[in-house]
Amino acid sequence: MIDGLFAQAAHDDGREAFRTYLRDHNLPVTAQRLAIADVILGTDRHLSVEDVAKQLRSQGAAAGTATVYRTIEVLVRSGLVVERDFGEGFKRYEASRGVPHHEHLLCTNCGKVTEFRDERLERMTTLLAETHGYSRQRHRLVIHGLCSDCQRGAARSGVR
Amino acid sequence: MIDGLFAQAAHDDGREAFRTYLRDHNLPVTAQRLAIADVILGTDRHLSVEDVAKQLRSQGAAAGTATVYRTIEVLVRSGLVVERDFGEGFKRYEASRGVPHHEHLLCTNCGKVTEFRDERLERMTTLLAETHGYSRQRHRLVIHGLCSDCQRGAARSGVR
DNA sequence: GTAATTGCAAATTCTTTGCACATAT
DNA sequence: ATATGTGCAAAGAATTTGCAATTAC
Repeated sequence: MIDGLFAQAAHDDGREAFRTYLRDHNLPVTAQRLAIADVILGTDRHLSVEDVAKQLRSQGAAAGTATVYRTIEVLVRSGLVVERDFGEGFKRYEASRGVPHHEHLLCTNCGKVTEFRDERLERMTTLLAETHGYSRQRHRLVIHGLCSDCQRGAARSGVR
Repeated sequence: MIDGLFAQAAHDDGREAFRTYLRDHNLPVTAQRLAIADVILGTDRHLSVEDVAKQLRSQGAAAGTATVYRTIEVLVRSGLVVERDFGEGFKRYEASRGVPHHEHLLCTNCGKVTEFRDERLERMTTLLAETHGYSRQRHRLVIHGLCSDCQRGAARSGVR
């Protein structure tokens, strides 16, 4: 991950930021919305909707699937959460933590996700786009490979 | 695209290569398989399953959806076709034409796809993976932006 | 009180699968 | 002949939507 401490700090006001966002947009602050925001903003992992629902259940704060989807939509619109698609057939959601754009490494064995940032890459993609007549808006890079644990042979199935 | 002429040449033996692949694997050569292969191997576009089906219909050579999916699976296994996921909610398929790994530019307005190759990027991703303890297997880069046509304002909806 | 949210179930979209019938070798 | 493919329709998985009951403000 990029900055664990920052992530923690972001969590604590993440909830506040979301309350503020909801008020500013005249959207009701409901228990479900806060619980869902807590789950996503409180981790630096990249959660699927299923992951979020599971987490909620284990906290005794379950919310209907539709509500999870709808709340995530609000969180993404608020800018507090970013949607990711690693080509797994479903989306993942990540707290943005005010952290700027970054890339992802995805372990093909255990599914672990590691983030990193690289300025050169930013510049390069802008340049590459221009070279081909495009004006760059954003880019997505995912490097697939084996994480250090999985290289050591032990094919455990881990958490993302 | 990377090499239009090469793409054309690849098309003509693409069909032959697929026949050979089928024979070598004791798989029946059917009219549907050849028609589907023709559609995908005969273009340098990145087709969705829907695109393939539509194209078949317009040729009066329609095949059932299941057959399209199953044939594409064979084409991918044969190495003649590569599966792509640009995060649109469905997959696209591209003739591999013997062309090595390359990146994609995707126009966010008209959906046009442009390919390009960049050696530095290859090396960079390997290095970046290593830096974070991963052994790189492959990577996916998609740059989203506006193609030259769409930058000129005319928001036509084009073909991929 | 009233407008917005919630949750359930039905609907959608992409893809896969089961099975009777058709076809390649 | 016989194994394999084909097409249809049903099944699945992720996500969206309609609507009556519920809750925030």
